[in-house]
Amino acid sequence: MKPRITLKNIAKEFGVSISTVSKALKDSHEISEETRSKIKAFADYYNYKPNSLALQLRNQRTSVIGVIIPEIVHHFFSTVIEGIEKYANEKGYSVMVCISNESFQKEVSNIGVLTNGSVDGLIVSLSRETQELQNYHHFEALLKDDFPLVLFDRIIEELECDKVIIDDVGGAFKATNHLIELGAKRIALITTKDYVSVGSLRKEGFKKALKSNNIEIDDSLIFKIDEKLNTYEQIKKVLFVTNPPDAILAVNEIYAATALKIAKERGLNVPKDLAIIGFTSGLISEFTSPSLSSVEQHGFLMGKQAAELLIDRIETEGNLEFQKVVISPDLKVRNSTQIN
Amino acid sequence: MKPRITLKNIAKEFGVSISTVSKALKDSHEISEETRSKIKAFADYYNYKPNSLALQLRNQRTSVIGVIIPEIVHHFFSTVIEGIEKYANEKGYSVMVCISNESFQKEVSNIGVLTNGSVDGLIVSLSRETQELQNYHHFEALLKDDFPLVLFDRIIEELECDKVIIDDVGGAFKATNHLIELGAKRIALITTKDYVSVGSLRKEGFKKALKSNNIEIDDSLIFKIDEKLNTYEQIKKVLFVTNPPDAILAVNEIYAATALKIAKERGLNVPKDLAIIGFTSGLISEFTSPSLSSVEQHGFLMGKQAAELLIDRIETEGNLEFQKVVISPDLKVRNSTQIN
DNA sequence: TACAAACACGAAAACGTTTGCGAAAAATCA
DNA sequence: TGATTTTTCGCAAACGTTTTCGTGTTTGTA
Repeated sequence: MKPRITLKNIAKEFGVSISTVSKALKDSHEISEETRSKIKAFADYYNYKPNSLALQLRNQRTSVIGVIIPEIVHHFFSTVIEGIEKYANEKGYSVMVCISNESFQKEVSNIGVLTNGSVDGLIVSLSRETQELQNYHHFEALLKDDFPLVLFDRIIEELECDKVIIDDVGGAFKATNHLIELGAKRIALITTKDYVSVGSLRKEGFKKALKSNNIEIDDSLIFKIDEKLNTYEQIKKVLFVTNPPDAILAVNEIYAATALKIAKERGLNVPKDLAIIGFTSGLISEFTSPSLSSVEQHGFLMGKQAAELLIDRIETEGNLEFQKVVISPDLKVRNSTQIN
Repeated sequence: MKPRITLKNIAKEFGVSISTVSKALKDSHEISEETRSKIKAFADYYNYKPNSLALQLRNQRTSVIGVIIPEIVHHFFSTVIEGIEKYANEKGYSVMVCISNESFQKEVSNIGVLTNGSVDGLIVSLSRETQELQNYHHFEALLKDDFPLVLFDRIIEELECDKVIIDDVGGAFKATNHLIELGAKRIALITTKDYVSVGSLRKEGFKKALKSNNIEIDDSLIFKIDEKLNTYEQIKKVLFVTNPPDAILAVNEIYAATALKIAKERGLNVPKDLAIIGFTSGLISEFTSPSLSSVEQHGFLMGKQAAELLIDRIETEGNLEFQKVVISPDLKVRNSTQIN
């Protein structure tokens, strides 16, 4: 790569000092009109652009925000990134993305890389392993130095920082109520292991809805999928039983779509024999048949909010109170819960 | 945010010079064992990490690679990023992601931001608008300065730089042949406007397969979807005609899934009345019923290859020849083209 | 003519790091 | 003891930029 042109180069060219060039390019009145135009023409011709590293070092700010997510090939997370990127860009920031790949180690090392001065702040959603281990030292160290940090979706409740989450309890509550209104009596829940925060919150909303409708909670209808094992086989057990459920709430799109697939293989009519509703994060729900009803998660908004919180914190000196933004999910009713 | 600890701080603490501290932390033999351990203990305690901006400025390299993609909420592109990120990380690089949002202007400004010294090289897939306008000045300017650049998927054939693409012609050829082997006589192609390079390449493969099977090409069976209009309505015209096709090749997953949906609405039996095959980029194909056969695109591999080419170029001094890596797609036969 | 004001520019510090080289102090040798 | 080597450390430059302050020259005014 050819070396980029610098102020020094230009200065030498005209036999003036570096400061003169710098001022000329900024249209300072200190520099004569003549010198100014000469220098600007030259700089323009050689396409001079100030080296951003030098600027960042001098200004002690990078205008970059770091994002660490568990996966990127994931409709929800990529939508969040889109929201972050859009808002950040409008505010003059760039986005640096790292992927923890659900690994604690990778998350720690990502944080290490990003907080060496290359970003002004961090937006993070926890890796599954971190949630499992409940080891949050790397975040605590950050907060000790008042490093700007926003957690989203998979958060740490106890940590004192900005957070943005979905009202998972409310979403599951709405969805479950919807199933009950349809006449469901035996509703199965397909969820994750308890350490996944969103999973346990949605379970909470599910139970809450049952209680408020005076339906007894049957623990044998709650299935916790182990992501390390085969999803399909585990979900099969939900339906291939003697007394199968008449409705299913699944905590994500894949579980819902898989349940639908298995139901059809079993010859069940959805939604007549079995109503299904999931939490959407992708496009699958629209294209299955019947299309799947779901709780919409507003990932874009979530990203935007996270970026907004972070940039506010970066740009505000003095101490801001920590905020927790809660986004209300909406029910998108499609054919898997619609009888007509 | 609390100011981070620097060499200067440590130096002052012990009344030594900055260079002594720097050398001590690097275990230089120039510094006495005693001073070394004192300084290292102190630095360790205060969690000293060298400011990466300063290092980047001094070393004239950032170990960051920039990526510009048209969208991120897109299974294929996010998969490519995953591939890039993984390989880059192994090589000690971080990834900065910008989204052009299919806009020429945004692409240009993204390049402007990233090439101010914040990245060592760039991996780009063109925005739709750029392809439409065929304005490549921003890339030409980069190459004039030998700036490391890798184009992938949506590339500029004439540009002298590294490229990695899928064998789109071959993929469409395979898929079309597959349909013909199934007995299809009237195969419709649902593709994009011609300026989208992958669309026209896949069209080429489609035609090639027809020719090699002595099937006449019927232009009325080639449908070019305008992304700015309603996709569903446009695809409807493929099937709601007097003499409908008996097979469809769609150049992406959404088109294929939409065609399947419409076919079922029309009461057609897929695959008996109508066979459908698409190009996969997501999970939809697996969950439709019948599941959709498709051409698999190997996005992860593509990303890895792109990162490999770029990093080779960054790290090799002297001139390397430009490479064009072509990835062969595979046919994944599912139920939409399987009669049994 | 003398003095002030306006103008045009340069020097230097600062951001945080690395590193070659010089130099003082300590240790070794004759 | 005097000379030489080794140990231990500091100086300064370099990366590229911005900005404050200083300085020399020119112009204007009394």
